[in-house]
Amino acid sequence: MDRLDSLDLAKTLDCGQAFRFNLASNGSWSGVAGSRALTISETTKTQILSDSFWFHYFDMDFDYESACKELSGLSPLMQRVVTYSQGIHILNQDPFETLISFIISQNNNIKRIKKIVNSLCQNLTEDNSFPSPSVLASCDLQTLRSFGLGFRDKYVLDAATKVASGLIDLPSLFDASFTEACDCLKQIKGVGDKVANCILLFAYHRFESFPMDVWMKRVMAQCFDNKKGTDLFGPLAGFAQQLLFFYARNNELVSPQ
DNA sequence: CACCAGGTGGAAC
DNA sequence: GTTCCACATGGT
Repeated sequence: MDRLDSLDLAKTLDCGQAFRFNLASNGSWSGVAGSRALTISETTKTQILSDSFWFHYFDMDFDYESACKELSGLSPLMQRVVTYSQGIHILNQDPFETLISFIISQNNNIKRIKKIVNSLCQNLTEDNSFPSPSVLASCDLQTLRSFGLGFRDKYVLDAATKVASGLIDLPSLFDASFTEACDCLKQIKGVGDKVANCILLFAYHRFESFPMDVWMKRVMAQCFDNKKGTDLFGPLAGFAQQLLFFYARNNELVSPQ
């Protein structure tokens, strides 16, 4: 079975885990990951994914077919969710970019998150890549505020300063336990439980993560009797979360409040 | 005009 | 320990 079949670009790049990809009129997706620009479509993805960087970025190593099979067997609802969301892969994004992006995500909507992240990249780098920790750390609050960050300006500055100074060592978190990594990230102002879980899921591939935003709180309350994600879905919790998030946002699975 | 958005920090119980 | 609220900004 060809694992390329398990990847749906549109769902994966537009399900709210990455903020730098946009759909072109010809159906291809263009964006930047770290400092690498990419244009990819369903017809060119085979060739693109032969490159080891993009192969890893799109998480082609993971057995999504088995994961989907397992989750869809749990309940009729999960079967519908898997069918609807099938093709989503959890990306392996750059940790610093993911950290800053999800700090920006708090009390915000996806459209505006994308706008702000792109504003940072366009204004702070020459090649539209994601700003380095030191570049961001050297910005003053007024400059950051001008990019549309709002009250999150001080959080972004705190994150960039702690990473640039070495106080927070992002690569070392690949080897840390989940709770260790979580606690480390939460030293940063603006990083709470939800944002830490997003970073660990979308940059560190930690499937123990189960980010609880407003949508997931509705889903868990209305469909799963407020049980815990890890109890329901075990080692596939993070993946299940993303399938549910995508389904909930695009259907009338749950009602507000 | 209100209300919401992939929440969090900080103060007040 | 928990509960409450301000926080910038743009979209609906």
